[in-house]
Amino acid sequence: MLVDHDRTAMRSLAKLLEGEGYRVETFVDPALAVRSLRRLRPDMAVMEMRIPRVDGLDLLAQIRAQSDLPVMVMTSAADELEEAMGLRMGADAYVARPFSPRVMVERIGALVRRHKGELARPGDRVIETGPLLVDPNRHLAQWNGAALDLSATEFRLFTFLAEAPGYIRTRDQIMKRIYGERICVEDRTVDSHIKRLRMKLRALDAASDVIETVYGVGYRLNLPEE
Amino acid sequence: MLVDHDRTAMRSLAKLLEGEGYRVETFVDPALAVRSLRRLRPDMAVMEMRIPRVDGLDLLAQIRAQSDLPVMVMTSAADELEEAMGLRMGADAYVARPFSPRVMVERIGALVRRHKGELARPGDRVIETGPLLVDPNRHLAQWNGAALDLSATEFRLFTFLAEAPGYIRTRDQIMKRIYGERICVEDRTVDSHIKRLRMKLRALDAASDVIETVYGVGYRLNLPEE
DNA sequence: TCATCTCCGTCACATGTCTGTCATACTGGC
DNA sequence: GCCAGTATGACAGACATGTGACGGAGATGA
Repeated sequence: MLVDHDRTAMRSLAKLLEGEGYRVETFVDPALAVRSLRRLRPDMAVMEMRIPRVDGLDLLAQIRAQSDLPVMVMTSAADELEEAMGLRMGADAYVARPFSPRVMVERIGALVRRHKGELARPGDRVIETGPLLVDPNRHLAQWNGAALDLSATEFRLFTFLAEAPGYIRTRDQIMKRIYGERICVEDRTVDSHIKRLRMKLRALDAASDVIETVYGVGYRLNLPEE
Repeated sequence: MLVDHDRTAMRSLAKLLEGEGYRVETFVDPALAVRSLRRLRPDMAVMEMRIPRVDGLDLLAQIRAQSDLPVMVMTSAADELEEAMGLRMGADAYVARPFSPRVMVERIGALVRRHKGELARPGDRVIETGPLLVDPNRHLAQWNGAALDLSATEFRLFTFLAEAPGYIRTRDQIMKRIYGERICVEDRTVDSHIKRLRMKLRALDAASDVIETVYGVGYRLNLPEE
């Protein structure tokens, strides 16, 4: 997640990061960025301090309130950097302009890796997007507030799909996730679990296309349009 | 595989990598490098942008046409880096000189590891150029914001063309990309898929010349002038 | 220990989609 | 005008997926 009021600069940084394989969402409005946190579930945030000071601090505080997302703060001059750090705003990294793209990308990569490493198990994260709620710690899955009664395997499958709504998961990826590297079942087994998941979803809700089949590729969880 | 017209610089980088345990082949001539791809089957390629610009782009396009080899592009100055990335050449990483040897080795290692781990997926790079959006991770293809409903094969073909708009892809290259080295279909099959792609594109948009036929050579995806 | 239950992987069948090929018509180059 | 290359529509076989059923494995509880 990028937040900067200078669209041009932000766009070029976004391009840079996308070239590195990151998915980037850009925001000019800090308030909108905060509201989008839940939906997007970014791996980290990079924010520019030039956005009106109060908003900048506010944004950081709000991000911190909602998650332990790594935050990098960019400032437009070295002296501002000192100031920002002096404020102990609680960011994880500070960078002063001008910065070299290479250094920037590297530091971002380091932050994300470190954070993901600390997460250890990706499944421990609570997923809360749109009508969806998945909490692996409590083995709790909800759709539109109604609980889904899932078996262990179904839950893992559902979690895996829910982690990245809109993104395709192939049968191979699903099996690797459920059974680990040593897979000892056929890929058609996945179909069976998908069937049971769909059945349980259907019992709750009319929307039957929550889990979409992408012919010849795999499955994908779709959230309703907002 | 290293491609650079500066023998001295290349030799020193090669030494560095060899010291890390890599096997390195160096090339001054991009054309020769391309021809050697099959024989050498490298794990990745590092190319210098200072080689005559057109050759550089061509080299990258040709490498991409033959394989999903990770490619790192080096540039001699930071501003060239911006330019190279702006071109969205389709490389997997960009590095500006001067770079620290340690960083270089690290990034190369990361690229190779990532690629080996994810050979299954043809590529997770998001392509976003003009009216075009292709995201293999989501099996999502859009033209002017409208979604294209493509089958698996069509999607692969479209992605291949979209990776290098304006560049010609021969039937052979297309088939290699779609079916891998073991091709078991006639080249006329490509025509069929092109036909279906065009049909679906036509259904969205009047511009029917998006996929252009280059008589006697192959196909090319054209983006509208900006 | 035993009965019971849930869960899970597999199978067979039905259904629908995709895809390679062919024959035919068309087009560009010479 | 001729030829090679290309576009197109049709088609059948291959293939992927949905679905209901079944039996074994393992858990649970008495």
